[in-house]
Amino acid sequence: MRIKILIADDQRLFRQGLRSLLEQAEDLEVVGEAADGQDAFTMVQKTGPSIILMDVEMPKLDGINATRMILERYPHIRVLMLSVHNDDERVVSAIQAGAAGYILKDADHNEFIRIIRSTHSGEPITSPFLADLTQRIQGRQSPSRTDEEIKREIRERYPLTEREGEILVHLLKGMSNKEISDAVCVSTETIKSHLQNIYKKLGVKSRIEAAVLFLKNNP
Amino acid sequence: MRIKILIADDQRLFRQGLRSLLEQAEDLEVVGEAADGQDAFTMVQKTGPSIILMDVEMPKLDGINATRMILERYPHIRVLMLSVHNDDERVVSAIQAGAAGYILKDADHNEFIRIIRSTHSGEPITSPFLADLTQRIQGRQSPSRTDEEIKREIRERYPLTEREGEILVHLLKGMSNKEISDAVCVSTETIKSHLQNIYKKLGVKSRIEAAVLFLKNNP
DNA sequence: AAGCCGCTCACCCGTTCGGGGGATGTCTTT
DNA sequence: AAAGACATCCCCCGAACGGGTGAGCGGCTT
Repeated sequence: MRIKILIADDQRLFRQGLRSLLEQAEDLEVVGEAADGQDAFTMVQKTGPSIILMDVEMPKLDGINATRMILERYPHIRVLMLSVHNDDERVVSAIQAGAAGYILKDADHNEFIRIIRSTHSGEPITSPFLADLTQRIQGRQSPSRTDEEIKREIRERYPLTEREGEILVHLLKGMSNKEISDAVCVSTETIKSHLQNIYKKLGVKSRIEAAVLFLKNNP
Repeated sequence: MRIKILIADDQRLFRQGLRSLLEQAEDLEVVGEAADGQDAFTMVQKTGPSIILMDVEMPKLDGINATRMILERYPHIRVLMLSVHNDDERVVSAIQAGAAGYILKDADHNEFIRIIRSTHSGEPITSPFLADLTQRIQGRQSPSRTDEEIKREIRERYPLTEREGEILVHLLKGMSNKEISDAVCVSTETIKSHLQNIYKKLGVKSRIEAAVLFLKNNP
């Protein structure tokens, strides 16, 4: 299985040059190109890459924000930021956005491919001088609570039954009744019943009000 | 205009005694009674009191959590907690939940009515020894950002237009398309159009997914 | 002048959601 | 044994929502 790569850069020539460069390596596969950040975001959904080479400077949506948006939804993807400038502030922003590395565009292509491979195999970060920074960033990341923890917190704050709490957890992920019913293996009618009770207990009129009520009071 | 009061206590006799006591004062009006916390919550919606006398010890949903739930949705209501115990921990919990005061059940009824009046007229807190605690609690309350601030933050993080950001702000309050269209004075069809664009840009399929995406990354 | 973008609105269509009612079975509490 | 809470499921209905398409208009850029 080759490493699936998405290239995001506003210069067509750079993209194509990079593509031909990378495809000389048998274990690399360029599955798509994007001309701007917004484009990159949609291409991720279509092509499902495991590595994204993302230019920092792009129209519409810059590489930093595109990276953040993509990682919000696909945390498993590793993003390597590319730039012509070695701007400290931007490097920090890139790491904060969750990038796996920051590479200058005048890097040697062999070194470049090596970085891609090591990033894909799980190397923590490609810039040695960023080690401590990464540590600090990761340190202040939210602990990403489990469903069980969230459910416990819900049932602490609201008089919900076991099942109702479980269903509210799923609702808080943005799931539809159908998706929830599949997840907990009951009929959608049952989900509807539980939701009716939840709405009454919480004093809300819709799923989105319930979600807002809980999330706005929970970091 | 008399002060509208809701009494929440699980003992019917206590409620009725308190009611007759309070209604001897011409400026007080008991608009409802509730037998438990859940009941109190629903009665608030029905009767719209400005003061709630809330017993701490109640079945189903205790007074602390009922207070928190009610104040989440009706921050203008002032809740006076009643209890037979002068338990420090519970007093703190009550204040944290947002109660305006904590009164022991063996208080003198004249003093009691005086407290109700002064609470209604906006006195900060009825227990002098709680002044600093209240300060601290209020100090760590979320600053309650304005719509404009939230919109700015949204547009920093996502490539949305002015209008789209504005609409997303309303969506994040749990408003329906109709409510949003009324708020910004355009057709619901226009709101739908904007939402379609927002969904595409954020890569989500529904309003609730959009809300969750934003709120889960925002304290 | 032509083109793009943002904002507006409309129509149609299928799905989902919320609200109401009722029904069953289990388990615990009284 | 009776009562209540809980979980499950069903039916019906109207409203809301999401998806697609199209279209007009003002402003800005080229």
